Amino acid sequence: MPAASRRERHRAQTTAEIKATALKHLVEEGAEAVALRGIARDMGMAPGTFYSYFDTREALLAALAADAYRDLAAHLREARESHPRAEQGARALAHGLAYRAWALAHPQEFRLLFSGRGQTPRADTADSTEAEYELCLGIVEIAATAQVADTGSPYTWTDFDPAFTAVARAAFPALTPATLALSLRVWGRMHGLVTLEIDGLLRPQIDDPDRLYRDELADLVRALGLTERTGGRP
Amino acid sequence: MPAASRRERHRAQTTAEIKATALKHLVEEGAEAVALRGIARDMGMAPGTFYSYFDTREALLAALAADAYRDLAAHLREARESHPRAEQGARALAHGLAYRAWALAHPQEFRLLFSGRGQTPRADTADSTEAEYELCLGIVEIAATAQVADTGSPYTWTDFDPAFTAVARAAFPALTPATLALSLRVWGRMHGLVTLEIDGLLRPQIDDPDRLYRDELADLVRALGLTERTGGRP
DNA sequence: GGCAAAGATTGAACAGTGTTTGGAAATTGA
DNA sequence: TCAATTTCCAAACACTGTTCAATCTTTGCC
Repeated sequence: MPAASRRERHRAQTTAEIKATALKHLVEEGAEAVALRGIARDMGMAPGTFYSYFDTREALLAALAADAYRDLAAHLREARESHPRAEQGARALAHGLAYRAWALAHPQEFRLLFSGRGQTPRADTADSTEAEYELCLGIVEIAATAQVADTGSPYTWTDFDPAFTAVARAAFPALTPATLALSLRVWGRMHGLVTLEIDGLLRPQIDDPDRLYRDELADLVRALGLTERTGGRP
Repeated sequence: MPAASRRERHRAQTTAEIKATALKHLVEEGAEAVALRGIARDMGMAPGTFYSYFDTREALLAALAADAYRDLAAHLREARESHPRAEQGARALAHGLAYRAWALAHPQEFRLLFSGRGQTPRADTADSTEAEYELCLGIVEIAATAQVADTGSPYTWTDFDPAFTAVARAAFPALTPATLALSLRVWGRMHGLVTLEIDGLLRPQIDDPDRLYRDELADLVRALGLTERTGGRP
């Protein structure tokens, strides 16, 4: 492969700088404060120059969201893999705790990913969906090892998005539609308390959401039939 | 009480008209499309006139949010009370289903209530917190009648907001800190899947979130020890 | 090296936005 | 009727995202 030309390198560098200053504004003042002109001002460039690098402000936010998605997925995978594959309860617990920990450490990015993204039908960047899939696959792994009786409704592969099921079945050959549905429910259960807390609806009423979330996670792991032997009982 | 003066009536009417057109813009195009000047244009008034009725745009959105909160709380209460007090499983199920149904019927209002409201420390209007309390109390009622062994962590009244616990204990004298914590967990469990769906993160992967949510609710009711006898088994 | 083509950058402009302000008009209580 | 309070308008200010023609800079090629 030929080395990138001078212009391409400069372009990549400027793109990175735009994303970096935009990210700074994002984490400090929220998504609404990510202003084109503010970024241009910080970088000492004319406002119009921005459009040589991103089609629109929304595209920049989508790029930031894709990065955040990747970062979150990496953190969750890291948390799971900090326990051996045999101890699935501990892996599930670590995943759940890492989900909240990342959200608390990056509240604005968490909001960018999960709040208000629904009205615009979400820019389907290739690597955006890729990161989204990896995040889902993490929960699929948890659900796949769960020991639960089939829960009520029967599911078929046709109930799910073909592209997603293809990726999921490739990663977990023994997967069934029921456990795929279960994985989405597990995600929802982890997401609920975390998003309530991030959106400020838990804190006013309870002082320590940490214990609340830990209780919920413990109940979840128990309900999934995953004995959590985090301690040293042999 | 003296009848409202002519001016007061006119003021109330104009305030209502502002809120009405703002609500129209909200449900049709989302919260970001609620523009002062657009409202003024629709009503045929100068932009500055708006500030005789609301201090700021944010105050208008807060008022809209308070109304939405009241509407949601009313719907949930109505759903619960459609079943006799003895059948707590059915009441819990109805509450959960109504939560999602309202969100699907009013997605923009749901987003206004629960998304992005966290960064600004929320305008604490008196009736806003009142409606918020009523919503919480509905879940407290569910948790209060649950038949579950105490879940792990011990809780004290000091773990919660005094104002909130006062209202909750007034409504349910036999309440314990543990069940108050449980009620927040129940809320989180209902909220998770619903907010994921509203934010468009469920739909791309599963076709019918309805069944998924029903399964989750059934599992929740079962876990709470509330036998759901919705059918006609005598 | 010189040169046309492509790309990056500029600064001004356009159409929006929320908000402030001074003064005119209207409504009020006395 | 009169003064005081409140509503309303029009214009302005300081922003925002986006577009556009005109420059300056780099690139590939002869």
